Amino acid sequence: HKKSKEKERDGERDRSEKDELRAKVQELALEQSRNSKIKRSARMCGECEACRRTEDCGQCDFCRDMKKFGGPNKIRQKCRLRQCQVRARVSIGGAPAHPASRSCGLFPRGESYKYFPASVSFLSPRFIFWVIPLTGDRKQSWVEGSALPGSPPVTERAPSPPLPSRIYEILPQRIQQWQQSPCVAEEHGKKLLERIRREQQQARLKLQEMERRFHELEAVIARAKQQACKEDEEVGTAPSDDTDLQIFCVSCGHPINPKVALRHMERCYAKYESQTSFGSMYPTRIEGATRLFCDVYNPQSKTYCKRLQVLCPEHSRDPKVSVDEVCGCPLVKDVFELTGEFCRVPKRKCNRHYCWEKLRRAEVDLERVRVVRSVGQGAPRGRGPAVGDAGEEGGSDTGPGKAPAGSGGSWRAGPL
DNA sequence: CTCTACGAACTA
DNA sequence: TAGTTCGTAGAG
Repeated sequence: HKKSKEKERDGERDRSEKDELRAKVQELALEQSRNSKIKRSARMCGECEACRRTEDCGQCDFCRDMKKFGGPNKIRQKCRLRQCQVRARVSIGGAPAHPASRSCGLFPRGESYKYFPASVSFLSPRFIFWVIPLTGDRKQSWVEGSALPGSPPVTERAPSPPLPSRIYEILPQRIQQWQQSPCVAEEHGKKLLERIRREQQQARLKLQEMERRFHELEAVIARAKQQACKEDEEVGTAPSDDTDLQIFCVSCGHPINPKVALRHMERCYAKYESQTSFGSMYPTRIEGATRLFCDVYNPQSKTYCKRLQVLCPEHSRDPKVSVDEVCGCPLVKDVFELTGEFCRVPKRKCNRHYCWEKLRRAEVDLERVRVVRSVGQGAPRGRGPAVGDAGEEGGSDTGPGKAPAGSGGSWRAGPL
């Protein structure tokens, strides 16, 4: 009984051992059959996607060379999609792999350098990340892949990570480096921009100041108009009255009576000036500036007048002076110092302050134009606002220098 | 250095 | 024996 029990136990053990052995054999056979499907070789790891692939793509250059795809059979290489990714880079016994099968690891085989010339490496730091890994890897793969004389042949080496992971590995670091390195041009640009903004701010302040002066002048003129005429007041004479010099008109060149010199020259100038046009193709657009350029449109020449509005004899006439109107020019002592009094000679009779409002306004407006120009809101080019091109955007003007002889294209807005 | 072309080994 | 594909020479 005992013996039979032992026999049974032995039999069970045998059976389990046999089962185990059988399973192992089966497994081995399975693996063998699996291995027999995909053969390993110097060029095939037998495990990658390319190795498992059994059909040619029929579209790559190597396939198109094949006779079965109607090719001339000159290149005689395996379909690109079937070239092993792992072993393509490995060489045996110092013999490098087929150039068409070598890969730098960053670009697809056969498309390595021709589209990415190494010359870009020194163009800019921004491009380096394209090139450094490429060059470095290429050298590395060549050295490691080739067996040196006397050393055992290299049979295999760890494959480089595939393209996407290499880019993810390299790119963030490079981008960080790039972001950390200061850009010289950017720094210069920032400084320049700061300077320009400062200058603009100063110019804006000055423009505000000029606008204030503009309104001040208008207030003075308005106050002056309220003065009562004094008939007994001495009729003003021209400033040159007290000299023996003979006066010649700057416009016509004729000798003129000093008493009416200002009156004559103003009218003479207006006569010549109105014969000429100074225009631009564009109207003036200046923020916050009241009454600056004439800007009357001439449909014939399709231009806008670019004289100061207050000085444009072509498009505006001096207002008719009524009999009871007072001159009203603020009187000064020692040339500049205001006395607080006004000239109370009837406007029609005053020779000393002829057109004083117009010239004062022109003086202020001229200063405003200069400020506007420095702010950069449409800058008139040329000698002055009367001949320039305020607010122009790329258009051509009729140009300076068209003033008649004698007038010299001058614009009188000097101190009174 | 890349690419093309081709001899030749290998395989079915 | 035809088809496949590896390794290399040589042109550019």
